[in-house]
Amino acid sequence: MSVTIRDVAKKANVSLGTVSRYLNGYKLKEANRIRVEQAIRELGYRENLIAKGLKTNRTMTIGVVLASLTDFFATSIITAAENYLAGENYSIVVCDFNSKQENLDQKLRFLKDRFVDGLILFPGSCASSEVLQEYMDAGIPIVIVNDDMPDINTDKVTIDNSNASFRAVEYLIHQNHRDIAIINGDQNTYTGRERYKGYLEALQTYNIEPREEYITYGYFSNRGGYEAAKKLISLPKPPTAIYTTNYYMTFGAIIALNEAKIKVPDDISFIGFDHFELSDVINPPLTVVEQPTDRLGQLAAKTVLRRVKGDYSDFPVHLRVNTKMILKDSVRKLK
Amino acid sequence: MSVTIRDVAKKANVSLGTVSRYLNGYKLKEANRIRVEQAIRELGYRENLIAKGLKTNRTMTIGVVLASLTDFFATSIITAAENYLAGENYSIVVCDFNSKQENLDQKLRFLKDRFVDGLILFPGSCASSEVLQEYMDAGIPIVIVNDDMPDINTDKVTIDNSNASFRAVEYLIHQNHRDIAIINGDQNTYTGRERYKGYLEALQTYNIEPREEYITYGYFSNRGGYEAAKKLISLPKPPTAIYTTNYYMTFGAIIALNEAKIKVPDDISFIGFDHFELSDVINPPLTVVEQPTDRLGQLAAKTVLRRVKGDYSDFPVHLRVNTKMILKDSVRKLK
DNA sequence: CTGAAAGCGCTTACAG
DNA sequence: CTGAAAGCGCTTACAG
Repeated sequence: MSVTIRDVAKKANVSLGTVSRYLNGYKLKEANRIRVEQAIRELGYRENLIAKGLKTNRTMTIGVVLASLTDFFATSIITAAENYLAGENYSIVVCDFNSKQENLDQKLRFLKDRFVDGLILFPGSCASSEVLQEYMDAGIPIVIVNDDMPDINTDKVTIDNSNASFRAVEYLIHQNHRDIAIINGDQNTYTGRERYKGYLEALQTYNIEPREEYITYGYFSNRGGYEAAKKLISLPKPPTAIYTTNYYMTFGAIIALNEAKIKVPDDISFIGFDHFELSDVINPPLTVVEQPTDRLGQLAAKTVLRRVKGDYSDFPVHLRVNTKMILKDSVRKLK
Repeated sequence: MSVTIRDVAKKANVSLGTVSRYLNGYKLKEANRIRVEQAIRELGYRENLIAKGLKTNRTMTIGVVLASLTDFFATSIITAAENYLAGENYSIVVCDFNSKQENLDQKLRFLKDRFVDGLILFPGSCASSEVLQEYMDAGIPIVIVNDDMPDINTDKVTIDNSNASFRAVEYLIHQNHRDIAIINGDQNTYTGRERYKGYLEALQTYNIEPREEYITYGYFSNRGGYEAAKKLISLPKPPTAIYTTNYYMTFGAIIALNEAKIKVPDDISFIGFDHFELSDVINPPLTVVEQPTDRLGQLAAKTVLRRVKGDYSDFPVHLRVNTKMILKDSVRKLK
């Protein structure tokens, strides 16, 4: 329908192989180059990636698979990945598997049938899939974001989950808190377990006995964070500080505290997780652990592209990006 | 690399045209059909959509372009669209243009170069793009979600924006409220203007003079909603009810009320916009206008696919989906 | 209903 | 450095 390499060749008086070579960065004789460039310009030629893909087995496409497209954290990362990839002329094909294992398998196959050149996977609470092995066998690189999936030997990009918790709790300890509660995520997930682990390690390092009633579970949801915080503040001996381990639970917990008219940090100190617009709207602004979503997204994209291009030098690599604590006013120093 | 139609043909002892026809739903002689089916099964043949696309000019791909991938409302809709499309064997290629006009143009061109079969566009506050005309000229259908874009003659899917506001405000009026404030979105956007319009119309219909100080702007953001609510409650004569016009402003406003220890609905009544998990966590649960994101997503997907398949019978159509009010406990009936 | 053949828009050894 | 040609995996008139 539109203008092809053949039209360009004719106009430039060269063979279509020559045009193709020009397009792929080979050197042409000066005179030819000029004529080809001119023909391309005059005809408004645009490459047909589909046709190219048929020969090269490249679709210039990266699959992105995640549990839920409405997850703020994941979409923040995907935004950064998409931008990086678009700059490299790769597009992303996105599939949401609604946190269901059978959907995950199906969507992975769906993408494989579309010949994605690589895969960025947010497994969430889902286990590995046999389809992933098919990817590996087919030489399609996979980068897993924020999960471990021990049974699949591939690249991973995560934050320093356990260390992030360690440092947040340590900070509270340095402010002389001893009664520190945690609102945990789902322990079926890697991040849930790791963030809990860092909490325990910090307490242990400072010789603080963990108290069972301070260890609560909000399952990474708003409602869960809300319920957990309510439970904590109604304890006979409530904690002096609460540490929440993701965005959604942070806001659920804050709403619970607000409702109960518990003042932060006067009555209770608070460290949240993830730094987004709302963190600064809340009064007082929250001290939080910030995840570098931009870097995570870029790293995931860069890594998958390196593999696509055949660079397996450091395979498999686990890239662990440090979180940053943003100190605001939600933690009080105890005497 | 993998098994092709040719392998199947050889195994089934038919020509590859026959296999192709079988794959495309043509009738074969019984005996041939059986042998082809068996060969496909035994070889584990899978269609090569790329090769197919080269001939048919179909990529089985729908472009999705939006201002921000972290927008909860948009991603809720996209989730529904993606699921519907995947069921029809279409995948979505997603581009985020970060609310910047120049990025919009670029991403639209990017997708066009990838031969998307159709486009679902969330323009946000961005104006039309000349690239859209190129889509139209190329016969690539466009469905615009929640915007009008008067200068581009294509299908649109929106909610009943102004009517949604009308009914929310009417409800407050029926509860004997007269001093009703609105926290408006960005008036550069279609939804912002429409939702404001419905507010004014409701007041007018019930002969209530709008009061300038009750008309505030939160620009669709958390922080904006927070600031606007703070302003409203510090008015010499605060409103008896507040109506917010999107999700983010709703939560910003609630946080402001909580902080100021203003009780909902005792001190002030409240109607929010969008029904998501947090709406029920908040105490009291909020009365809200719920947008049918699932239906919007499905409708957008169905409409674009109908066009892709050549059904332009009702073109251009503006599908307006009704919102539903969810009555909870955040509105008090005045005497 | 089916086979043989041309062709979709490219890439890439091969030979010069 | 370049042309001619084969081929990537399909579809689809054409003729039978």
